[in-house]
Amino acid sequence: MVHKLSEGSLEIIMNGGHYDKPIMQVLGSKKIQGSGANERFRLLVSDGKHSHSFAMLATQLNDKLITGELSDYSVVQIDRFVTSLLKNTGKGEKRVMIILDLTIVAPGTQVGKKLGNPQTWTEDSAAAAAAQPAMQPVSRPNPVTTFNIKPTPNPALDSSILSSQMTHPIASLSPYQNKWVIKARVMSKSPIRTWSNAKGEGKLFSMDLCDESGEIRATAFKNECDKFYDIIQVDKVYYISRCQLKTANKQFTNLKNDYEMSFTADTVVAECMDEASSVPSIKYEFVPINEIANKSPDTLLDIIGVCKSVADIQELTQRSTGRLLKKREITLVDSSGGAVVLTLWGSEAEKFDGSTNPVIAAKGARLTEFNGSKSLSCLASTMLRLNPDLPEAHKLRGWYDNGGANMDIVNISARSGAYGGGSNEWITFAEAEARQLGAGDKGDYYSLLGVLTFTFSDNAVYKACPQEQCNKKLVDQENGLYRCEKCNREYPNFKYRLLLGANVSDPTGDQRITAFNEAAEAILGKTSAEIGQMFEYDKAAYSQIFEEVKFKTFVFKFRTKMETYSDEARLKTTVMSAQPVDYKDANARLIKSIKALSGVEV
DNA sequence: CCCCCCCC
Repeated sequence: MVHKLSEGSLEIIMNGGHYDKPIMQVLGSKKIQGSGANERFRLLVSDGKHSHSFAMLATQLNDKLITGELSDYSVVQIDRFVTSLLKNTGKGEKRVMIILDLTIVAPGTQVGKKLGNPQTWTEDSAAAAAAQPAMQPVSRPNPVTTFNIKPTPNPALDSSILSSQMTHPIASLSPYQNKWVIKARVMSKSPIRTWSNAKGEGKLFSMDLCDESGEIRATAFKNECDKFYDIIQVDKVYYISRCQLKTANKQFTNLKNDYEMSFTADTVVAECMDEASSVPSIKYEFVPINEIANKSPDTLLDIIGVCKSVADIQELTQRSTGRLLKKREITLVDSSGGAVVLTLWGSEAEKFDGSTNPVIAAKGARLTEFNGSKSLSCLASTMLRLNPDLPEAHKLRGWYDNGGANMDIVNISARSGAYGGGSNEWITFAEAEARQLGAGDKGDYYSLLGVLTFTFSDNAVYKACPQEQCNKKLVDQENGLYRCEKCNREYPNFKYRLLLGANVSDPTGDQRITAFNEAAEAILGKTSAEIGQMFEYDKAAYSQIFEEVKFKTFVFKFRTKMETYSDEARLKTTVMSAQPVDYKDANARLIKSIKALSGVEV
């Protein structure tokens, strides 16, 4: 099969002209910056006559490269692109082409070779061509003259320039180039926040902007905060110019951009009244709910689902500041068969109404893991939309209202349910062994009704670092001070903590277990402080505690994981919680399992 | 120049 490239199209494009849907060949690709969600790739493309390596792939097309779909020698139709003039230090200016959309006409594996004999395109070759017009057969009007308008050295950025067509794609912004105008839609805007720290104080608000090439966060501080807060409105489109670009701290945003920008005293903003529809609204990369369990904790995810259930508001006290917090957990489902809990905070929690089972889209929700189950939590920066006008949302609505509501779902946020989806099912040690729980990398969680057959009272209580999050065992300096190796400092005080080793048996087997502070307190029925006092002043009472608890029955929740100690692999099983038996519940479980085993109604 | 984002 012969593939025809759009010979000469590159020259037109690189001179600032337009060429409709050129066919080009990809000759190579190179990662130029970032990693993960912030990767950006440069392509070496050829139109058969020229080749050049200043084509950038818009980030939403990265997958085509990463998956290998867009391999070298692929012939592609470039459906949409924009170009941007970059002012370089020293070497004048360079135009880059940003590919926004492409269709693979023939995969590289099929083409297998370079087509034609393309010469490297340079600004010089363009100049040479312009100097020798007689050598160039002019078969069509040269669009260069109409488009290749060089920005004036010092453009007065009045509204006429702001509203001109000469806008730059967000993807092309960098700290190395400061003459630009973007035309961007405001995806979200934060409330005004004040801060006060060692470096000073102030106020700010931030907004997330997007155009078809990409997205970027912008922040307005102090004067600019006051000046622009009311002007900037979510979902509107603005021309924005003269902001300061700097490297983004990816810890705090999941926008696909290596940079973020700050408004300055020179920043110009003008609302765009026309063509607003050509600027896309929020870009999502939705993760199907059943795939959330495979993602790492503390990452930011985009998710869409139908709100299947809503819990009551809960009030709690933030441990570090004593602040009163309000939260609400809502459960989202999608057609993947998964369910996940999304936690809303503050006023978002208070005003939330899930009574109509709305579709919820969240951009940048934080994945958290607690006791082995994963859930999502909204941050201040999370963009939450109810019943958004998105294809995915309409699809979900249709699915949910036509049977999806009754579909069997696996709730990945169920507590202690890492196996088989059963949330609080009790299993036996024999079953835990048969299922090879603990063999994986991540550890497994299960519940079991068991008897405490032995407790190790030696070293069960220790003097721990008084710091809130530390808990490291202190070294007694014998001078009234205690040293924490982790904090690398000495303290006059300490707190008692428990670390209880014990054996648990059930009718099918037994297991050596470890219970840390809170779980050990639940088992021993005393606080760590009380037990510490006994250890110090009343050894008999101390020993008695550990004797009394022997042969008590508990409902345990365990986490188990195979670990290797000096070449010997053995299960490390820790107690997540230990509760006294609720016999009504225990009987119901027993009856259920008798029915299941015998097939007989009891 | 912020960057806290909570709790079981």
